[in-house]
Amino acid sequence: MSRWEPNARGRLEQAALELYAERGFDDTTVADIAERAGLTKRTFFRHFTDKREVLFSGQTLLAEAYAAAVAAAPASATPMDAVADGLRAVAAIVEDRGELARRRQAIVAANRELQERELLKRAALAGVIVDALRARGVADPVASLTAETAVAVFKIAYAQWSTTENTALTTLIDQALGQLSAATANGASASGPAG
Amino acid sequence: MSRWEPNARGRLEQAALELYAERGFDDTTVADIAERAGLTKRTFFRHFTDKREVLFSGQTLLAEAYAAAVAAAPASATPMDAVADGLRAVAAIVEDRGELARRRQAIVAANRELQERELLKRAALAGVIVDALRARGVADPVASLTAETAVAVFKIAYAQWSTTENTALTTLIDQALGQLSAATANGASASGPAG
DNA sequence: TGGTTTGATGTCACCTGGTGCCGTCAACGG
DNA sequence: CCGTTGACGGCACCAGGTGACATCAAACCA
Repeated sequence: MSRWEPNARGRLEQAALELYAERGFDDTTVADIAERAGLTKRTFFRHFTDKREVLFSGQTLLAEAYAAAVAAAPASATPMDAVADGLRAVAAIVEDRGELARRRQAIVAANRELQERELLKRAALAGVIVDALRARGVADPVASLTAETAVAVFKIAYAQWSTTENTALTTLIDQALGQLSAATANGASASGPAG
Repeated sequence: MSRWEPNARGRLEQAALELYAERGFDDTTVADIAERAGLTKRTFFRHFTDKREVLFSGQTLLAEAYAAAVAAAPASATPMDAVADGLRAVAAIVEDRGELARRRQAIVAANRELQERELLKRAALAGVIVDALRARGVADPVASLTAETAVAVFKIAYAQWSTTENTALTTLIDQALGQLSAATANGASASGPAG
């Protein structure tokens, strides 16, 4: 018999998710989480760098899936097309874990520090996308610009999906992409002020 | 004669900027900052909500300038054009405070927590832009999308400006806008995957 | 078989960010 | 002349986060 129950990390994630939902992020201490998981505060910090990170461990997975999809896009695809493929790949994963994603989202939406961390994760995702685009031969600043835009599209589609029902995330992403194209195609001349 | 030296807040900002630059953010305690400013830790936290915020008090100003510029754009301007005007307005302010902006930027670039806070400020700016666009009658999700894109453009142009010399921020912004237009106009069809 | 090493956890002490509460005292206002 | 206000100091306290050392099952090895 093992000296400790298995999957300590998973138990911590589970306990944190429950407690953040029950009492809110601020009113939950790390000691609380560890206790519910049958562990100690010190062990919590061996698995997660801080109290927020426990909610964001899945992000790495998304970033990898994204990069893989961008890399797999045909050579003929424009940067924006390749990035759109990545968005669809990530959307598929998120929709798979639908319920979990929504619970997580509700917790994050209720707390400013968590939103801050989410932004950092989003920026990291943008960084991964930039790398994937560069690997396709896309130069800066187009690579950065495309990556940032893609992340923005995802954010907006995801926000819609989180708060509404019955619409697939992939559909919302495609809609947002279309609207982005329309918004930028005829406006934003680079020649000078609008007025 | 006054009981205390004037401009406590400004002295704290100055002391923090110096110390963060000298020793780094992590190796500077709030007590250190307060001491250099001739104040106490408790007073620091009366002026700033946390140790990071002391570097970001100017952001409010930028957001206001941005909103004003968007509101002042002619009715005939597209959302993207209006937002581009806002970008130019903000760029002008940043370039005015050029040296300070660069010092601040170097400190932020060296620390992850500060980058996180910067992202939050950027998101807040996006929120202000969305409001300004809605006030112009732009509906969601085009408003959100345009705002996020504008912020992304600013981020990229600002990053270029921070690390290079001799190119005006406004010029870089105009270039980025042009490239964005090119990147989105012909790619990113909303009809389905690229491959 | 028996000894050794490894790795995940516990325990403890400690620092610092951040807050609540109360005290102090110049300036201000009537 | 007196009460109020506002900006600051001082103090105690909690919680996040870290370093150092102890523990002990399991895995590995002679």
